Amino acid sequence: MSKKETILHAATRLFAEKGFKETSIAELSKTTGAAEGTIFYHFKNKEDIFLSILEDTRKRVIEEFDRYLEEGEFDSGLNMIESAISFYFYLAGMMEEQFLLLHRRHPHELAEVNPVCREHLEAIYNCFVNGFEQAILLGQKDGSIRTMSSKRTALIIFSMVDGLVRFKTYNLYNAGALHKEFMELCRRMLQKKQIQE
Amino acid sequence: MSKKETILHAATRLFAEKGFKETSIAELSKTTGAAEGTIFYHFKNKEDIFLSILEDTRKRVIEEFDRYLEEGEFDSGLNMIESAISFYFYLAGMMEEQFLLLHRRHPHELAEVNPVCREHLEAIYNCFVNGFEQAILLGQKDGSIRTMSSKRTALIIFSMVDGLVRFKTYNLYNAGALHKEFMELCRRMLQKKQIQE
DNA sequence: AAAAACCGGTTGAACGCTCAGTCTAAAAAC
DNA sequence: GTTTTTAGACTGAGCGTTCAACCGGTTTTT
Repeated sequence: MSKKETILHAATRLFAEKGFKETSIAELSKTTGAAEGTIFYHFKNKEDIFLSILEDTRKRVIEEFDRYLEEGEFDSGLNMIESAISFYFYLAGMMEEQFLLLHRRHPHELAEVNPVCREHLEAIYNCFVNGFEQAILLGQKDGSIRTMSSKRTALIIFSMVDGLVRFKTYNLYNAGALHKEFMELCRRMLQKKQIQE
Repeated sequence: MSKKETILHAATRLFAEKGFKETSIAELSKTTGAAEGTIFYHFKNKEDIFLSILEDTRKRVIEEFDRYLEEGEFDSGLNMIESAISFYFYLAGMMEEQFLLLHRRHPHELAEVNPVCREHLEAIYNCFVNGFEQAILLGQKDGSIRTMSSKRTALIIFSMVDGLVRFKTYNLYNAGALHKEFMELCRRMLQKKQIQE
């Protein structure tokens, strides 16, 4: 692994766990073994490191999502959105540090003044929201999902799923054990044919 | 309003909008008109200001929630949880700055090392989660809500509702218009008698 | 009644420290 | 021989916190 990559990896972890402002270049230098000068040789400033991380995250998320779409076999739209939700949970576990970073306020605040940052964030979020929407549209076509605004429902689903992941990272409660129930509740609110009890 | 209250109000806004670390005492001094020394006369340090805000927030949330419970009339558990969710949205609007603050990572990180902070946070969250759970239990008794783990469902509902509020504050999408659909989806996933379509 | 002591609140300059970023000259890696 | 990396000294700004002094009003002493 090149020195630049080493710096990027360590920065991802530090920014995710401690925050952007709370991580100093001196600390980044110490944990990577790279001199401070080396860091500024590869990146023009601290913010540039952050944007590079975001760019990598974006690439990785889209890459993983595309692979998921290729590999997956879905027998209905409802089935597809369920697996899309599961995939989100899976990815949040696989890319824990990056998701931690995305759940911080800093990227969203930066996005308000930095178009590059904004573009990365939107690309990442759109990836999931569009994925959810496609599944809903498919489900409405094949009759597994009831009729409603696909766009708005996709947004709500996304906010729900993301809310649960966030809930888990803040771990005030043990939210890890809620996955199964959560999926069941999602199914109920989406499906057309309802089980009469 | 006393100088101490002025400081507390301004700090709430600044900590919420800019973050704890990103807000300097100098800025707090300038916006309140209080000298820096005055701030440290009333609070022993910066963290003490933060904890005071959290204490006030806790009191206010519990006070408002109690009033809501007293004033409300609910004809079923399902009806009660719907109004509890609405109440959460209402309060998030009324106490926008405090909710913004609670949605930051800082209070949760502080809670991990500071028991006082932790206690405030838990009291605030328990207030809502317990409220949701009571409604679910009532609904299961009166037959409006289907049988499932009341505790876990309450947690999921909370993470969902909170996720939507958070989504709104980050405003990547226009999440304000999702309230109606969100309520409809919640009803569907909770209710016992289902509409056959 | 005048003077002195006392009080909570307030002031802003000053202190010690950390930080992002710069710079240099030399060494190592390719 | 060009690119990358090193160690560290340095700058200038910003930070939280401290502190002696000050203010206006009340109480105590003379």
